[in-house]
Amino acid sequence: MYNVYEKDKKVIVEGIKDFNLDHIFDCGQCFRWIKESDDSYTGIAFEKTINIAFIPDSKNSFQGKIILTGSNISDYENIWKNYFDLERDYSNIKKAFSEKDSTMAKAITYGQGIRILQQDKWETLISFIISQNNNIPRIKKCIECICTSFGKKVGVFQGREFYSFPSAEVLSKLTQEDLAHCKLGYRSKYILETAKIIANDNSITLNSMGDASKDEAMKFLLSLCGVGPKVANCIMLFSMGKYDSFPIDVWVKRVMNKLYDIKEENTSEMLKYAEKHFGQYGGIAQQYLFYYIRQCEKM
DNA sequence: TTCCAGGTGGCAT
DNA sequence: ATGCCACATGGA
Repeated sequence: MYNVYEKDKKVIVEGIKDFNLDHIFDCGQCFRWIKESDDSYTGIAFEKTINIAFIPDSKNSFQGKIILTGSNISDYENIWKNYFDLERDYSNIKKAFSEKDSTMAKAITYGQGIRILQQDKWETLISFIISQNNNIPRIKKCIECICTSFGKKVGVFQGREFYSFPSAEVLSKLTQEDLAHCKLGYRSKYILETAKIIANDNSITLNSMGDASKDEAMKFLLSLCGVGPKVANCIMLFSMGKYDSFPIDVWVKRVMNKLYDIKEENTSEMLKYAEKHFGQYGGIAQQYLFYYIRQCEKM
């Protein structure tokens, strides 16, 4: 499918389509990637630090090649190929949405290069517990504080140190005082309680949820402290490959009211709409909508 | 000063 | 099952 090769500690992947780093990293699904002055991004996932650059073709700015600096073929195959969801054909998904729904077609033009990342389940769980009633810049600060305080130093890139997200075992042994300087507010209690549950069975149940049905995963996630329907859907979408998950937050309420004239408080109607019109890829549709409304706010 | 942010837990109906 | 409200924190 792709032409992949390794050269000077870089992995180059040619033949990429439907890809844009700003769309991917700025659509609210992840919190730890940093944009460099050359428009590449540096980040850490699954305890590996890399820099990723995208070189578009001259014809189409969403097609081109990826350059992974600080990586190798084996990590590409085991981690990054899935992390960036490179095996999925987003052209077909976008085409199907656009043909059925001219409103969605417009939203898609803003976020054409979005890809749903497959992130670490545990990190995603805690990250989205932190996200509740919070804003994205502050969520990023909270997560970074947890990593630098309790994670392992994994790598250095251009003088910046990168720390891993600490395991459930590590967090489960902390107290609220240990976490106080991360300014998690009332969420620190939720995090410690959830960490104890997850660490208690060595993350076995959480990790098995990737293969479980959406209903089963939802039921387990809702049993955790600090996880409600919105957070559970984010975890299923951004770390478990359950693409029909449809997280509804204040922004999605806003955009669905604006574009589809559904009352902001009527989330059940929004879910119904998503299921009917976007089906198995509802979560991807949701990301186009989320990115679209937030871009509109900025303009 | 008040309002808001990728909401949820707890409690009262 | 549904409706309220408190909850920490910092930026606008």
